[in-house]
Amino acid sequence: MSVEDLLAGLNPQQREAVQCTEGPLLVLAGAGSGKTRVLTHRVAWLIGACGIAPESILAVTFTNKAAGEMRGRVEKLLGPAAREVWLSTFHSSCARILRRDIPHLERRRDFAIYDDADSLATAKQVLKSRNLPAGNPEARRLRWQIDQWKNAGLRPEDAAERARDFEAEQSAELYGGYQRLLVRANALDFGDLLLCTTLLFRQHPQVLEHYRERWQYILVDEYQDTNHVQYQLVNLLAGEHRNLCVVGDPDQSIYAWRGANIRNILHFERDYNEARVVKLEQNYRSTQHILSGAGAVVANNTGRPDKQMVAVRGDGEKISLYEARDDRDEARFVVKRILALQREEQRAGGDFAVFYRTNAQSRPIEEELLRCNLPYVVVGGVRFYERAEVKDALAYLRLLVNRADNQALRRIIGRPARGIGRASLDRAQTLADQRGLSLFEGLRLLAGAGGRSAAPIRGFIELMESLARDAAQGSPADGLSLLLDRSGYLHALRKESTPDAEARHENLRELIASAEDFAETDAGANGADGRSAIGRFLDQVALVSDIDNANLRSESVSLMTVHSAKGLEFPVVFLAGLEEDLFPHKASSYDEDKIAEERRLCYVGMTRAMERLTLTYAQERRRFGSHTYAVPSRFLAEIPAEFLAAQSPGQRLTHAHDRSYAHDPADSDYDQTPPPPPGEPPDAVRPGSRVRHPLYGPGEVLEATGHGPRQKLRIRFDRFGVKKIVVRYANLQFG
DNA sequence: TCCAATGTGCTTTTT
DNA sequence: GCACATTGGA
Repeated sequence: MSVEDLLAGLNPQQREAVQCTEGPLLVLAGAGSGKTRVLTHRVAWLIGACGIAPESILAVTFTNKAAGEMRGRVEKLLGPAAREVWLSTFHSSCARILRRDIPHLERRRDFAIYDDADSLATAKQVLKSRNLPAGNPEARRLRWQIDQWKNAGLRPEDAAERARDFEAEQSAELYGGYQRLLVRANALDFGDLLLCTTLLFRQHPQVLEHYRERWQYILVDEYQDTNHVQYQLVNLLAGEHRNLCVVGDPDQSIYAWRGANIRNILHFERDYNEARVVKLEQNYRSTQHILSGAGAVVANNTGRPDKQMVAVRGDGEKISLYEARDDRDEARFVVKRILALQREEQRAGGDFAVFYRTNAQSRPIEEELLRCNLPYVVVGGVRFYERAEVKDALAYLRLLVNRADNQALRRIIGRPARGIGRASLDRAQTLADQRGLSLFEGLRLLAGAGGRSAAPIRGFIELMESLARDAAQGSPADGLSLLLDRSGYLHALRKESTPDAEARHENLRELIASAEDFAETDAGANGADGRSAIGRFLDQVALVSDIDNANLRSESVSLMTVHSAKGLEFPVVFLAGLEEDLFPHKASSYDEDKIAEERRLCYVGMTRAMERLTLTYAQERRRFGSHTYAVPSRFLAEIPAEFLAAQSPGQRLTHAHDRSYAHDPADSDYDQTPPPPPGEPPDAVRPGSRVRHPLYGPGEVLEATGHGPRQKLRIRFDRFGVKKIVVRYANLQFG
């Protein structure tokens, strides 16, 4: 492939982002602007045109899917040389670094990686050991706090130092206890992977130097979602040579609640004052109406760099809006629309996606899809690797490679039941605590002391030792089969002989199959770390649990939360449940920053749509079992009417009389043809005058500030209560 | 140690 | 309304 080919099909801004290889570069890549294209071509350009060695390039993404996609596309451009590029997620990069260099921090290389459930269980253990309430809420709160600290780059002693009140002091102390438990279990949680790597770099400059020399060019994707440790990590690595390219879109920052700091991208030019900035403002995905509608929503946020996204695909259809009577009516409408579009436009099921704010909303839509025999996939929800039986099998495997893995041991000791109960476990834990040993060693001591539980414990220890002899060095798939058999797990499952047990058995077979798949791609891959195949399999499972987005392109309609939709695109998108307290979510409604994030989330959802976008909301919705009345989301009012299609009577599912209790027929904008274009707004609207809003209907102006189109009004709507409205966006009718 | 009955509390969740 | 976790009894 020639050097010119590496630039083929790129627009001038994209070319600039690809060719500007030296020094810091910020690429502000709006939704659908070809961000992945730029990243992959940039990597290819560095290697193919600048002669940079592939192994000198580090490219980090947030998801394995993004990393895999990038790798595939770079390989397509360059061939096998692309394999030498270090291209992975933040977390797996850190895991790989630590597998090599964590001994500098006095820790062992063969650490286990704890998932959320393990961390939560550990948090409970700390609370219990301090005789504090150790229920779910308390443990989750502690977990969250520890996570925040880790994301901020703080160790327990740092947290303690900053504590200003008793509660913070106590939490910091608990953080320390939690950390000691992790060390004793020879385990790292997700946050540790990042935090330990930054500590490693700070405390051991020669290690940092090694990686700095190795990675002369660094690329970071989704920079708007980086948290503080990730920010530190990137700066440590790139601070010297400053060949750092970050790509992102401040308007798509939707993970602040998990510690992401939008200021990392907003302040990039301050951090690297010689930085070049390239804005990608051509959108190749959506039509202009969709783009402008979404842009108008997010424009209500303050403190964002302005950008003007332009669609290369033309205006397209306007955004549709549907007011449903309740959540079931909403589901019926969505499914009916899908069926109609399949018929009229010969669309495949895979062209459609339904997004919602919360997972609970999928249910009525699923029911309706089921009723109409439309195949669908729910993305997210209960993940494969989180199924109890899959976690059980993996816990056996974990205990096999790391005897100190206390959470794994606690999980499987009673599965199947083998006569070792709470009492024995508590005694073993006490013995272990006294001597600073692992729970496994505690059990060994307890068995040695005789007593009723000695025999079953000995049996369990022998089981683990026999498995260690016969399975630990083999393939992960063989190991799984053997341990499921010898532990009696399969036997117990078969004995149940319920459909549910059969399903669990099936999941275990699937797990073994995935272990076999792993072995095929694993051969020779990073084998230098001296770990067993099982150890590598467990890493992959812990860090790559984002399994099969494979079905997305099939015949099935996709259902997912707006968060999961990030990075995806679909020809036809439905965004459901646009109601106050749902989207924006109630928990966000008291905080402007949180509302701003909800707004960005809405922007992300809308900009996934390529050709058609439909927004729906319900007047009434079942929540937590009871009915609640809903008010349309403020985000709907933020979309200028010029981008919205009026509802045509033909699209109605419910009859007018079904809804008459809520709508005065005289002011129904939805059942009738579109209202005549509004007259020019008067120069200044006075309090007391009557207005009509396309969404909220008639109302009375209470208060007015400013002049002309920029004027802000406070209006009491006859049906929806008091709202603040900006005249320019509201498409009000006066008079 | 196990089971059933009762209680509770519910956003999002790249890794 | 439902999933779960904890509790109390056998």
